[in-house]
Amino acid sequence: MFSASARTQYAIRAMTNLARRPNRTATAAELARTESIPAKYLEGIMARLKVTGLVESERGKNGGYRMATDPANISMLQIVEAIEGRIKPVGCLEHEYTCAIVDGCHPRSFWLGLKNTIDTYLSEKSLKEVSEG
Amino acid sequence: MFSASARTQYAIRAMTNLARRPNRTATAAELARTESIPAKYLEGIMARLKVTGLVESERGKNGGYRMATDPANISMLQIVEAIEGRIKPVGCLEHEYTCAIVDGCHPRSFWLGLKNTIDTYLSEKSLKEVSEG
DNA sequence: TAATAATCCTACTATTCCGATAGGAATAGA
DNA sequence: TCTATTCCTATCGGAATAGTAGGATTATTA
Ligand code: FES
Ligand code: FES
Repeated sequence: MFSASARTQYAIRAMTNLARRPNRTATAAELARTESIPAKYLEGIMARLKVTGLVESERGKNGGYRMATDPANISMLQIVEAIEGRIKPVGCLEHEYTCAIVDGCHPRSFWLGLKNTIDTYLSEKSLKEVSEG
Repeated sequence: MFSASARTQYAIRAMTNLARRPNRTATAAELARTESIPAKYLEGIMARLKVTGLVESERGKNGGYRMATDPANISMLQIVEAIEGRIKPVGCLEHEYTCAIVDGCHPRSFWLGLKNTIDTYLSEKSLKEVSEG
């Protein structure tokens, strides 16, 4: 429970690495090598980071990825949500507004409080901080 | 990511229900019915809650489960850990002290901070609060 | 224009985990 | 002895995860 998937850990390692290369592009293969991530697997992760606008890419020779914006303006929550975008139906924690047994469910506010606590932590941490940590 | 397993949600619902029955025992079947939990599945959950000392049990006719201690003295962290006791090897978040690439891993303190944030929230919430929520 | 190096795309596999069920053994009360 | 309960072990199907394979597209460069 509350464990980060390998995919999310990889995404964060790749982003922190990229954030330390201002304005420079790095290939997926290079990021994979320096962060010990399976190269082919990372390709799919970078794709997700791109569609959410966190990174930009250049195809062809000398291509690669670069930050789309200042790491100081990217929150860790944005990265996590870029990767774990899918919403799983696990009751209290997921369905914020509607739920089958909402009326008789005492723990509901507990779950919402937990979700809020996590979201707050993640949204207050910038990629810049983490990449320098 | 950060989603609570059904097992954990069931455990918490069962515990909050039990906490509202001071000194009384309830059978697993009864808890299952009033909380819409698969009966046989709940049996296994109650077993885990027992070995960690959160509930006591009585076998045989008129048996059942009862709180082992005052709900005000049980933290939600205790319940969560009773269920999710197994430690999965997912790097930064799990291995608190030893990790393969600890030296070069910038996100490490980020992960530890997140874990600490969650643990703090859970340990400061008592079962009593949640069962009344 | 041909070779090369990169992103991008689609599909597949293998394994693990999860939620749930089945069937019964041990135990205690009536 | 009957019944109601906890307790134990085994199994199953489905979903998600981590990772691989193979190539199509695109841009640079010689
Ligand atoms: S099960 Fe829906 S709010 Fe708790
Ligand atoms: S991978 Fe181990 S501390 Fe980050």
